[in-house]
Amino acid sequence: MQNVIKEKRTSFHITQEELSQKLNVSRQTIISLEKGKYKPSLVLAHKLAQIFGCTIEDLFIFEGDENIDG
Amino acid sequence: MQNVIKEKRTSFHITQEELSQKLNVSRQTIISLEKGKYKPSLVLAHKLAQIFGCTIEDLFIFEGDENIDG
DNA sequence: ATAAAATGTAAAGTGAACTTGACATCTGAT
DNA sequence: ATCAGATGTCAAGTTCACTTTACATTTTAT
Repeated sequence: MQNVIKEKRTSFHITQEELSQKLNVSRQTIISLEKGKYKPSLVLAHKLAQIFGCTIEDLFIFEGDENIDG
Repeated sequence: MQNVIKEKRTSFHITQEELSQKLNVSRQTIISLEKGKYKPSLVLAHKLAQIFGCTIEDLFIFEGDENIDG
């Protein structure tokens, strides 16, 4: 799964620290997310979409067996 | 967090077992999801939205601290 | 050049998403 | 009434999302 979180964040001119505070998660969580180290929870994905004023599907790119067809 | 998975599933006239097979998860996962016992992963939420032809935000209702404002 | 801010890495711990399996109850058709 | 299919409960296990802390590197401004 890929995401465009870093692109969105920089386009909003906020730091990882600021983003982590808005989301009530650690900065490490933001770093790992942007690096694609793990997949966020549904709630975290929803909050990110709220902050960036877009849909969850705008932020994340699902691949392979993350889709129904496989 | 609430969801409308049971309503969507019954409107599509498929059983929990059939849905679980389409999603590659256990039937227990569907039961627990419909009962609101836990929050699905982002990937599972995405697959559900694909199956039902809607968005993730159509399926799930976020409340309280699951939103940015709190 | 240097200091500060921003970003990154590493590692160990916790909780919850999801699994498996066994058994109970409800519903509908015959 | 009964049998099968669908739905539900309970419990124990595994995996991974996310945390915390501490330290290293890169970027930016002066």
